[in-house]
Amino acid sequence: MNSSPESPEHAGWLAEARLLILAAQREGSRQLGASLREVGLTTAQAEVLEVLHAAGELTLAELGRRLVCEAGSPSRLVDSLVRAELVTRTPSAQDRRTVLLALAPEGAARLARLGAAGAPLTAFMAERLDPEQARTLVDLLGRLVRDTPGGLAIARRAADHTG
Amino acid sequence: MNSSPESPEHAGWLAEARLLILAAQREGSRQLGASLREVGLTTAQAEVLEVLHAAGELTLAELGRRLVCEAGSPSRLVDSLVRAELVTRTPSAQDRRTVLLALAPEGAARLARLGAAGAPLTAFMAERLDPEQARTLVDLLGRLVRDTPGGLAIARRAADHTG
DNA sequence: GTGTCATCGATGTCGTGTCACTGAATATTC
DNA sequence: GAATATTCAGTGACACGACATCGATGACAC
Repeated sequence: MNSSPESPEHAGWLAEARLLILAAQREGSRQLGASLREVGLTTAQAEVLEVLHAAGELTLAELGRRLVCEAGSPSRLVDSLVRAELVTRTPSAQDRRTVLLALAPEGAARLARLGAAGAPLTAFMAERLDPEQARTLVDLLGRLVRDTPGGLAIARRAADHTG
Repeated sequence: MNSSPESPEHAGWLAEARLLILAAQREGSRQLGASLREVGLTTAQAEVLEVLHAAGELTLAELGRRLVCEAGSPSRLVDSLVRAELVTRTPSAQDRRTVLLALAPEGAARLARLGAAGAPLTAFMAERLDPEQARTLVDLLGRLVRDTPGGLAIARRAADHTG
């Protein structure tokens, strides 16, 4: 199946990489979560607002395919944003199975404060990785998640910006 | 505060790195979780068993300082393992605030099956990262989490093996 | 058209993960 | 040694995150 000889060192580094990925995700989530708490949002909620801002109107399933934070359909996550009046949810006329999600005015206003909330984490990362290291990290992680749900979600979001 | 000029490209790569770290963590967790389900364990439970195997007897707080998966004191996580009779929990005589945790015989037996459960994810990663890339990734992520709770946890676990 | 299948959004369930807090036990300071 | 501070394990509360399932709706083959 796999061509490589699978040296013990290779497996060991991969195992350590798995732990480090977990540690990095937790640390980033804690830091960003602390900043977002002052804005009244969770990291998952912030991701939804960012995606809706970049992509415009989306069905729930299309939103789900752009979210890294959740695999299934993010009904309950969106619920919390609709309840907070940051997102509007209207039934679609074309396909009565679907609902159309869009940023509410208050959601757009809240979004403006997200950039500032992300600054401390970006500064923290910038102290530890210079631009070339950041680019290398993006390349390596991109290989790791290519053609996985999360990797595809990031690709779709990139297409939202360029397209 | 920070010396770097903080170019927009740098910030952009760091933001993408954050998303990729999240995607990689989720994908790894899903794959490993699927394998572990057949063993009757969750990823967090497996991490506890591995730490207890490497470190021997630990108090709850010492265990928590070696876990990447949880920041606080993992009382409830350990509860599930004690209920499954994979871990023993006995009050300490020296310090009556603490409890001493150790692998139960069944926990050691279950641990033997964890290596096989991790193989599919390791193979998946090995297809995407060669040894040098894996080492580079470990180095970059190590910089990112140095002196954070998760990074310190990984360092303590490494010391358990060498010491 | 009709039967079959796929997709949609919602929901139930379970296991975390984080924070805040509690009461007990121990360290520390003076 | 007494007052204070710290550490420990546990718990309540809340929001995920993953999986399974459901009923409704649409797509498709024939």
